[in-house]
Amino acid sequence: MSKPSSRPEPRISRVGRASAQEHAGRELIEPRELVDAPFMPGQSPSLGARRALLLMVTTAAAEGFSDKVYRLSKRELRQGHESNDRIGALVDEVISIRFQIPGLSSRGRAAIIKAHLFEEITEETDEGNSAWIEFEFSHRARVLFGASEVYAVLNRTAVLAFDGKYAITLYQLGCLYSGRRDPTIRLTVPELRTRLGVPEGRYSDWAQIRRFVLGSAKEEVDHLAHFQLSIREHREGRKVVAVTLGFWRKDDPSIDAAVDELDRSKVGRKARRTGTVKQAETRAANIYKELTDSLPGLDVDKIPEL
DNA sequence: CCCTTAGGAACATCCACGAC
DNA sequence: GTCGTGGATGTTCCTAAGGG
Repeated sequence: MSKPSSRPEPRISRVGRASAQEHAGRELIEPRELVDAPFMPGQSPSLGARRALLLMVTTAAAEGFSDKVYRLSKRELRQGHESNDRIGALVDEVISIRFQIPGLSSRGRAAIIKAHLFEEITEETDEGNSAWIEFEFSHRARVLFGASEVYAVLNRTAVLAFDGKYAITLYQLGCLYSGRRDPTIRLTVPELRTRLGVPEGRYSDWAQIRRFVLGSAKEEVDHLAHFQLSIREHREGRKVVAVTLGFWRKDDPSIDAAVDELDRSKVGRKARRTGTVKQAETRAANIYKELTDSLPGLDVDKIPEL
């Protein structure tokens, strides 16, 4: 890694521990194994819990997930909110997070490993700014994440800027995949649901997932991240059975625009985002008009969609 | 700590497409 | 044609999150 610049560097680091220390402060890091781990069935942590988890993981990653008690001040954890009134609920949520990964049993057979992320979380009852929470990762988490060689590097400001829990999770995936030669990942719809932590029974049909999960998350990610999200649907008949997500690195001016947006106030961000969308729609409408005006015989409906 | 509000979630309706 | 399935879109209600 060279000197820090105003623009984010490529998001992959192969030197986990050193990198964690180097990036401490402006960036958050997360071991690949955790980014890639699907949520357990029924688990769908809130936006606040997902952010808190990242802060906690970064803290431990800086020390290679060694066996010790880590701590964060409540002030850091509450993420700008001027009171500690929701820290208790946040801790409840975070400590219940579990993960599952493929692995081996003690006699070497293929197995699914399910484990708690945290051994223990201690919350000081003091309400002042100096109060902290202490946390220990579970043995399984330490062994797995401590051995990780690939870390996703996330922009701390971006993580704190996202408004949607699915956006933040897609951003994590994107930070891991966007630096790869093939920055795409194909997931069946059920896989997509567990990856993003969509609760079972919610968003029963694809239209709802696209609208409330992918659609709104894509808007946010495209606006704030250093990569652009593409979504390709795969159908069997009319039914959408799988999607290919692509995390394409933006060109430099677009990355600068995203970084600039992170520097601006959160207030009005959505308006700026939808404003951009409106401009794009106007442009698309103009192109459409030019096309149909200049080629009167053209049947636009016969042109396949890109 | 409390108030406000954006947006999440549920529900309803309509539309498109394919099988028959 | 009609029937069933799946997708698109609009409406309403409520809650979580942000801000004073």
